[in-house]
Amino acid sequence: MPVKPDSRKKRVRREDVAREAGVSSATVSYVLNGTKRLSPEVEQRVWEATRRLNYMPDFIARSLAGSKSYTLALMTTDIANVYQLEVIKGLQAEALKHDYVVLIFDAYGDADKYINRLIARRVDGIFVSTAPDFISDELLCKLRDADIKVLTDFSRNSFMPDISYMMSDHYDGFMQAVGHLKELGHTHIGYLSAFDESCYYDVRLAAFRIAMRKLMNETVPPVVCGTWPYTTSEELGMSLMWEMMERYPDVTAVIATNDIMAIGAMKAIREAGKEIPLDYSVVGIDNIEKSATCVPPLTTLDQDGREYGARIFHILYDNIMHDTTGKYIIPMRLVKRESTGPAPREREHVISVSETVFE
Amino acid sequence: MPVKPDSRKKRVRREDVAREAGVSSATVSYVLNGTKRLSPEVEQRVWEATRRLNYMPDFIARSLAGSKSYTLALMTTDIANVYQLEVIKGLQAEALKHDYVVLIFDAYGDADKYINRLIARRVDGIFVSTAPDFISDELLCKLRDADIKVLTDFSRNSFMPDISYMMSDHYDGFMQAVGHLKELGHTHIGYLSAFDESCYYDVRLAAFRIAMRKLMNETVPPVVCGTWPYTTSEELGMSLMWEMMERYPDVTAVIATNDIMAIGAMKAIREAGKEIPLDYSVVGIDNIEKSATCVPPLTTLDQDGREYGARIFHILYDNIMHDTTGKYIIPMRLVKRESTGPAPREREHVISVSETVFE
DNA sequence: TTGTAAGCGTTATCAA
DNA sequence: TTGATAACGCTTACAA
Repeated sequence: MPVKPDSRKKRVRREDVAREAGVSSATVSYVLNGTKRLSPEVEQRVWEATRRLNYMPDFIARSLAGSKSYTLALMTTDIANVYQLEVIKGLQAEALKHDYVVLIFDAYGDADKYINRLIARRVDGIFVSTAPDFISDELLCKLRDADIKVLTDFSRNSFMPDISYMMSDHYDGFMQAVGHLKELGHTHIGYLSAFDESCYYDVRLAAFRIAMRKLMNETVPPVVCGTWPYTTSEELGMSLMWEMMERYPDVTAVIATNDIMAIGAMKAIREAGKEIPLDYSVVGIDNIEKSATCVPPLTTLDQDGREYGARIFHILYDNIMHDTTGKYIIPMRLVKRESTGPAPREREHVISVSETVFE
Repeated sequence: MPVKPDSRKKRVRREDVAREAGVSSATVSYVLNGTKRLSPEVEQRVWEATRRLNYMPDFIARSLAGSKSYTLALMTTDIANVYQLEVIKGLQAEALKHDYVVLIFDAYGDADKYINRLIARRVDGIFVSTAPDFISDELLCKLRDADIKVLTDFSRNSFMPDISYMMSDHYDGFMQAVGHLKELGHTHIGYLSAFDESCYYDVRLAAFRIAMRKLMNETVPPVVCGTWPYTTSEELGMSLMWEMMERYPDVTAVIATNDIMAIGAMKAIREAGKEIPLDYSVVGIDNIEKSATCVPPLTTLDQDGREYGARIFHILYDNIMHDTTGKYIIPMRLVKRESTGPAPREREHVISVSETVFE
């Protein structure tokens, strides 16, 4: 008999399904979770009863009995960042597919308190995308010791035992970016960094330097930096680009910390009366949506946000299921668009003239 | 004896605290939850033991035993919208203060599935900020019937029994906005709407019409609209403003669905070679951060996002604690900035000239 | 192949 | 003022 399930206050319990199907309540569990194979006939009966009663297992009870809470957490310092938002969406979507749910936190404020909350709620895994300034390594260990799988990002480069990290292959990525510019004939390539020298966890600047040394044989390439607290914005991209143009007039191509900064840099270049890619080539990182539609479309190191988010889920999921941890390298791919082009031939000339004038 | 709490795999349980304090485990519960007052001496002992063992009650067990999950959910269609993001942050922050956690969902895709997830997880309350196109009224009732407190927004104006809604006082807000423009001498005021006439749940357009009738004695004021699916963007603001300028050359002041649209409108006005507020006055809604810093600073109907988010929490919290529902009206306040000014005197003239030319 | 029953860590009811 | 003890709804040995 199809029992009306919507009579307020009464949840359908597993036992109800068992009764409806004429089996024991454990059998229902086995069938629904696929823990044991039973006779097809019984399985059929259980599934039908489940449908008829519109039964849905209670996750809270399930969590208490089992060891998993089917809950993940993500901690970041800028939810508002478009790229992060894509990552979040990707993670969410993938999690939902697997009956997981994800708690999103702004890591500002009292991180210690959040951490305790997560432990109390027995979160299964957590992805931390913040600098150690916001969530210390110690806190990460606390999480780990509470049996929560922890996954970190390039946003901190501290490698701790039994804590997973995933890292885009920035070394390879910068090799691609610098290589691309070299092929186009650029000899003076600069980097706009959101982070300064004292930021020990930034890998991008280091990767840039390595690529420049290997490919251009240059040990002290032109770099301009932001300062603590490190945040990226078009405004910062603009001001750093202005600084770059003033301090390093030879530079004909720049790579920026991310697309947002690169878009800001392009604005500054135009404000200076220069053209892209005629006078300056610009490369970003992330491949956010806007990069394909801005003018000119931005050449960038791709790391599709949604996909990255989905990857986060799978790493954490795998870590939880198999009780392991690991180090994961994610490949990057250079997407060539119209913000990069052949190095200007005349630049050398113009520069030397003005230099002469001022000397 | 201070027991090391970080010995992997072993959670501190309430019983451990009881033993440590030399009381029964129920006593611990009473003290920690303040359910009953006990002798100060005993309370003291319990608190100390709690500290020493670094005990933290398990939320999952607590949820199973009690009726609350200490979890809220929020469903929206555009997480990426800056204003929504502020609201989310405000809600989060307030929730965290009260030991609540909030699940954030993008309502795209299979809403029905999400809803079931929320029921299975026994979420205590949910704030729904989407048009009925994405989450039907029926689904809302399903939630309600599963004993989840539901709170909706102006984003749908369907009023259902035992479902709370909160609504900014748009009628009063538009009275303020139109009144302000009237005082400045504007006689032709237009509205840029993200929603069209067929969008039955939009209250802003209706509020605009009422204010225009009451204050300006105008029954068919100039309105240009977006189309389904309704989303707001600077681009839309721009194109609607262009349309407004073409179709209604008399208009000297516009109000837009929100600040983002208003900022787009200002761009269009400048592209048309006009000045703000000399030629056009512009009013937005929301008072997002950018509105204070854009050029010129935008006059707007304030509804501080963070505060709005905090309000959402308190309504839901109150509904949960006292098992009630209600209708909540949130006041709006006009923030006067430099995007509005006296109506241009010469407009009438210029227009008639061009009209003469074309006729 | 199926059913029984012992947890999981709380809250809450009722005696003591 | 305290302390047992029965739910809460599920998972999972282990027994049948």
